[in-house]
Amino acid sequence: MTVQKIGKRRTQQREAVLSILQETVGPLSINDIHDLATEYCPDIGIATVYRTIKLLLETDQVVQVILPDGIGRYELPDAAPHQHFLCEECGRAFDLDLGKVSWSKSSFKRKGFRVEDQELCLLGSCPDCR
Amino acid sequence: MTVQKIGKRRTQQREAVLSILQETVGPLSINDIHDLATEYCPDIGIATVYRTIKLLLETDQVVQVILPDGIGRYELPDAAPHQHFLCEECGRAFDLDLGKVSWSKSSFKRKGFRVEDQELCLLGSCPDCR
DNA sequence: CTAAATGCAAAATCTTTGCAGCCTC
DNA sequence: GAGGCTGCAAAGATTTTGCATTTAG
Repeated sequence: MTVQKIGKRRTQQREAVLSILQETVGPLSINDIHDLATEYCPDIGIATVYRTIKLLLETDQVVQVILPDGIGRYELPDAAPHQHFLCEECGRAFDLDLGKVSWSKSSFKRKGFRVEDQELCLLGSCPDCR
Repeated sequence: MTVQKIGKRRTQQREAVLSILQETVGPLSINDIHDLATEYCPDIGIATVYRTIKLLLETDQVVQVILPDGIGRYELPDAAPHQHFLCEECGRAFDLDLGKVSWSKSSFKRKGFRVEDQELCLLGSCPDCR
């Protein structure tokens, strides 16, 4: 595992947040991270989670994902572009790799939009909720 | 124009919100709606906008859209499924019709996800910002 | 007139910030 | 030790709610 640099000091709280992000597949909300971190650091405060995530975002060690439920979630940057699945029943988010997503470029490109990125999210029920 | 039913009474404020949604192409935030509504009803309060939108959502007269910037926006229900474009410079959202969006179903369907909907948002610069 | 709807301000959330004490280095 | 980091609590920001007043029907 790569030695991560978070801020200037290595603390239990930051180790916990980073471990959780590394061990989990799929994006996690601040509350998810805080709940999980509590098992490593029982007294970790939510403010520390916010601060740690902000720090990780600023140093590009974490990526923010906002899915159609409006909840901000965080995951490690992934080399491959990917998509997400949001379970409308339990609210959990999953990473997907759908390969190339294609659509008809013709209908709007001429109107002067410059596309730099795209986000695709599928919604429905996850395996556990079916 | 169809006669809309909002709650039990037809008020200037509700007429204003509905007119704005009808006259605008693309989804609008609560603040957008409030700012625009002020021109019809100078004293309309933001709480009334929240309440009116909530009422319209509950009666399926309006649809909520949350794009990757996390801001909730509202638009009239559209018969045709469509996508959105979010300008990363000015923050405005636009409706798009990209026709059929396709991706490789094979990679996750067998794992037990049931897909009921999908949201595609393109990001970049709008014609005004280029 | 009656009661639904509004505006205001207070309450409820969620996120950020200030600060005294703790803990890395 | 010095100063970065933390937890707590206060401050902001956003959305919802309670209530007296206004207003549609």
